[in-house]
Amino acid sequence: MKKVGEPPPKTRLLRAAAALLAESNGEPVSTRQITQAARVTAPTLYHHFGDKEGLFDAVVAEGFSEYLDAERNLPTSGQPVEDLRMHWDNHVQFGLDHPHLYLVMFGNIRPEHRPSMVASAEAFLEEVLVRAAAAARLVVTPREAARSILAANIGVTLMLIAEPAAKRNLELSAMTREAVISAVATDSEADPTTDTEGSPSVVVAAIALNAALQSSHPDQLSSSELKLFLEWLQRISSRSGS
Amino acid sequence: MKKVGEPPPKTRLLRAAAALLAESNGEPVSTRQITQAARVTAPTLYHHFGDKEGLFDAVVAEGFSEYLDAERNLPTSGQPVEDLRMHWDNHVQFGLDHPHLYLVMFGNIRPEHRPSMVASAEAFLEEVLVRAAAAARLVVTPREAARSILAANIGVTLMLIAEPAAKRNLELSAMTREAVISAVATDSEADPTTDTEGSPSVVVAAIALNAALQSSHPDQLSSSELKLFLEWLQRISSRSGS
DNA sequence: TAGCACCTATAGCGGTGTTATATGAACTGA
DNA sequence: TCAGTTCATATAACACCGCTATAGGTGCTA
Repeated sequence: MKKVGEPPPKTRLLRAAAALLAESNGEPVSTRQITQAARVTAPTLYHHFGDKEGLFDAVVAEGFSEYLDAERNLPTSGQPVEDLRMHWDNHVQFGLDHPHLYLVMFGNIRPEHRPSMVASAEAFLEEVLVRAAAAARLVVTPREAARSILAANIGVTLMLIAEPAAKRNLELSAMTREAVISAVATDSEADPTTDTEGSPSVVVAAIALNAALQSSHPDQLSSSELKLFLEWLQRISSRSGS
Repeated sequence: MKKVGEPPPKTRLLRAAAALLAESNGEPVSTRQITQAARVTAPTLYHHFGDKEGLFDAVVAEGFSEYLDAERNLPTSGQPVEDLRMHWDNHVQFGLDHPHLYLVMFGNIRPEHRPSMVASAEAFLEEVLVRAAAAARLVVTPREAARSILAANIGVTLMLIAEPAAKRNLELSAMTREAVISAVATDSEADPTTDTEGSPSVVVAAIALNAALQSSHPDQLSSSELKLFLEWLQRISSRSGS
């Protein structure tokens, strides 16, 4: 007869591994510790996960999806740049809450091995940035912006994890956050290319581009292409309403 | 009789460990491999380094002093902010040259354990920034600036190491570098929205227009025209050409 | 020569990741 | 009902790992 409240060995292994990894301060955790804590013998571990590394990967993947869920469930403020700040802070907080997990997730990324999850974190951030771009707040490609922001976010979080919890200065995070955000997006007001509302002014942006093209001609377009391009730009710019 | 050109066992151990760590792609290296490669038996390792970790720490410390020496020997351009860029690039390059060493040095920093060396890297960067402050280019404390720059620098380098060498996009580095530097220092000549080359705000305007067009499609252009227009816009935005 | 640090080697201990093999449980089809 | 199959777990052992108690050179000083 089996207790009904008892999770199956597979999840018991996962939880035991996660708990032991979180407790033992970065020192290696043996499979024997894990199987003993899960009240299971060695072969069941290898039956379910194939490998010690397989088990650890599963733990990391679980932590990662926890992180992504948390990110996705953050409320949206309606102001894309403000959302960006929130996601940055959430990332840092996650790292400080699960330092060992975070070190494995972002500090140990070996080529060809782990970056698939990092890529999904990048992709999510890119979504947020696409919304910012739609509000004409972006100054570079959303993809480039996402990579840059994520890189800085990881660096800051690693640095904060590295120093003793008592002495942690979160201003490092805020400062770097503003630095990298302001280089990537123009904050709400004082921007000539945006309307008062969220709906950006295509006309203003077109005019700005038109003006910029007068002084420097890009060589990505042939002269004939450029001619037609400018004509269309002119047409867009001459539109009256918003 | 002993060969004279032969280094003593201690340095043989150090070199063998460094070489094996660099070769074997992040997978653990056993003491037996090391001692065999150094043509030495186990106890001499423990006599000289006390511990496997002691040996690895010595390797890391050596790599670290190599890094710091390289940083210190960089020429100074006389322009503090330009020096800052040079040190940033040198940091990234070091990470790409010694990826595994770098991962141990900056990706695995466990509290209470390794940050003494990170602290010295931070201190050196602070020196550079003090010179910038003396030139009245700084906007925040040199210490805060150093921490912020170093954090972003580490994050970018880790991210570049993580992706396959072929696909590495160094623009991520340049972009983040300018972001964090411009938030910390006022630069006389350079502008964060411009490349190292010369392509000015055309790109910015193109990206803004691109973003604006995502939410509202103008009716002055037919759908086929719009398609081509967007394609060109994309080409201009990607600034690869010049 | 004796004595004395220093450095290195022999041989082995306990622990680790892993697996060949076997046992049990649950479900299937006849 | 029961043989057959599949899945899940256990027993016991292997080869390797980090590490060390002990002992043996080696070169120096006296």
